[in-house]
Amino acid sequence: MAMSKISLRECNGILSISFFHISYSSSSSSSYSRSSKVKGRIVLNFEKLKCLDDAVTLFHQMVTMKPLPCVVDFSKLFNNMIKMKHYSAVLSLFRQMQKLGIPISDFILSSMINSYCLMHRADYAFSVLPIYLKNGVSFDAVTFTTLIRGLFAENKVKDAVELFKKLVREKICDPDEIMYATVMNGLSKRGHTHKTLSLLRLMEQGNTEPNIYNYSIVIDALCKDGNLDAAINILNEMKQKNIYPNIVAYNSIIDGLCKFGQWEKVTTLFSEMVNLNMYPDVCTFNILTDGLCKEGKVEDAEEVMKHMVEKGVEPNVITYNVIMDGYCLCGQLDRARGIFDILIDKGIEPDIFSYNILTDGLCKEGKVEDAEEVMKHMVEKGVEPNVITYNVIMDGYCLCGQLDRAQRIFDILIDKGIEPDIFSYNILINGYCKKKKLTKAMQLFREISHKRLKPNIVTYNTILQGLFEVGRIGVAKQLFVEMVSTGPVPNLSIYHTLLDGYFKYGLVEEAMSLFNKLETNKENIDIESYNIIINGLSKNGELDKAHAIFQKLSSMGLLLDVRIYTTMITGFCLQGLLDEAKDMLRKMEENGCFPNNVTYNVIVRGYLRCRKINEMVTLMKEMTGRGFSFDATTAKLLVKEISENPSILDMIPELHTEKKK
DNA sequence: GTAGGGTTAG
Repeated sequence: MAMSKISLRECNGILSISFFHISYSSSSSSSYSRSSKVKGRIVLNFEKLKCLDDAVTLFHQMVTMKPLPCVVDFSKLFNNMIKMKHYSAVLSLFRQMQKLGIPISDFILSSMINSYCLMHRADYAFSVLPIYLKNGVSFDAVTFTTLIRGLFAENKVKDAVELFKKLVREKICDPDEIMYATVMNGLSKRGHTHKTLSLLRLMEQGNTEPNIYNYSIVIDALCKDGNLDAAINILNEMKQKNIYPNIVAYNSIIDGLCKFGQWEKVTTLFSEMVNLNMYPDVCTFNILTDGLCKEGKVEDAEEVMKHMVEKGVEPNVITYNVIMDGYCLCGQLDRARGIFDILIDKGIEPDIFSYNILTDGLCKEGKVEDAEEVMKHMVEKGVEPNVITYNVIMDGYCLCGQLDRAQRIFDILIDKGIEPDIFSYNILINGYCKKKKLTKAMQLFREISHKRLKPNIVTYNTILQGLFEVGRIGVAKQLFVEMVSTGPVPNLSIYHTLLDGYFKYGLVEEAMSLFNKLETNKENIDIESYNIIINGLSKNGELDKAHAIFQKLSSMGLLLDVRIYTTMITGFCLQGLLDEAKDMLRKMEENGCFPNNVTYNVIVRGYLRCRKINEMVTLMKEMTGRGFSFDATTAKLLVKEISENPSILDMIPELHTEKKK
């Protein structure tokens, strides 16, 4: 190898690597290639390292070389190992380097911090800081940005922000755009959009001009909140400052517009992008595809996929997953499987999402055993099921009432050493509640706090519903008190559960006293709350009160929906007030609210119970004319009434013809 | 024109 061909400019790094390569490759039988020819000279290509063994072997070769490779080569090696996720190996090699007295650099040290952080050990990452001091390496923005990111990754938001503030306050290091972006991203991803925006404004006032990243983070946060106008305003603000938004900013906004159903604006943004010579990428198309799938337009989504291929943008695993999920959502399991097969045909590796989507689709259709087959298959393919996989299957078994199997899945999850999350508990607790096994449900509920988890609103709501279902009202009340003092802030669904529960057991006064408390703050209450109240009062013989409340709703500016009309109609039917019920049916339609299947079935049952068969037949014709039909409850009641009074049959000619057919 | 920290999709 002609060493002299390497110019002096390329000293140090390349020189030593080339030198190293020559001595190494001649003595190595390794099958992988670590070198490539660039402009006639051989340079080492660290990216060709395939596995941990390769990296470790290389390291040991490097440390025995004379002269030693320069610190840049060690740095490259370590960062390639980090890319391969061998964090602890990096740390161990670093320690060997220290023992051997090989010089280190700021680059090497920040990679050590990064390794600890990526292992979710930010606490250990801080122990690297004294090594800087000992070696006379000064701290820089990278040092702390890496630490801040590590803290966020462990959800230690306060610590991260505190560190950032300390750096600024004590002038330990000047934050740059990247450090700001890291803090902003950490905050925005945890819902602190306002603080994220404040940091952007702080940058604008201070010495650090925000760049495209800082703006993009804010835009994305606003979009995730559905604040699309604000996001578009920021986009325009950027343009005015001659900071040109890139595809990422546009993708964020398009995603927001799709998720919040503003499809016309999607088109506008799309053409705006193309006019700026910014062409939609795979991410843009995936956003569109997902938006369409979530609206149930899976075939349109497939068209988008065709379109992107025509435009030279290759669909990736996310594209296929989105479409699979789309088909699962509308119950077209066969098509979802078809997409999975195409994915395999195309040579794209399915990932954990692909398998979880299929598993979930199967479970939702009650095919839990097939879902278990998928789980076996993924293990064979080297994709380890995660907590979501297990949760989906547990939920599947709960949904079809096979609680023992659900419990078995939970036990396997624990055996595998996978940490159950709050969803796992909620699913299983819900399963036990539905089977009215409240003792076991409560036992699981208590277990949550021992697992470094916290019961959330859903947990409380599930347990409360379960307790009311079996009539353990005292325990339910206790649990609510406990929730108010130590749990999440009760929301409307919790109050709905309480109100519904009280009415169910005739505790009208308690329900009304809670309702009156809620009503003092109108934000606490919605149409569904009134629905529960009207239903509860009607069922407890207080139809007049129910009707009075119903009548004041419109004047309160609430838009009455089909459910609340149906509840009121049910109340009338319960008291045999069929004329009032029928009047209400007409009135709702006049008000632009059309009765549905439930509404008609309720009135039909009302007539049937009062043996007003002629009226019932008239209504039946109306409902069938509108494409509605009897539901199971009505059919059952009809059969019962006929068996008691066969002459009914003669009054319903339609049933005769049905019978003859 | 050597190496470390930041933004979008399931």
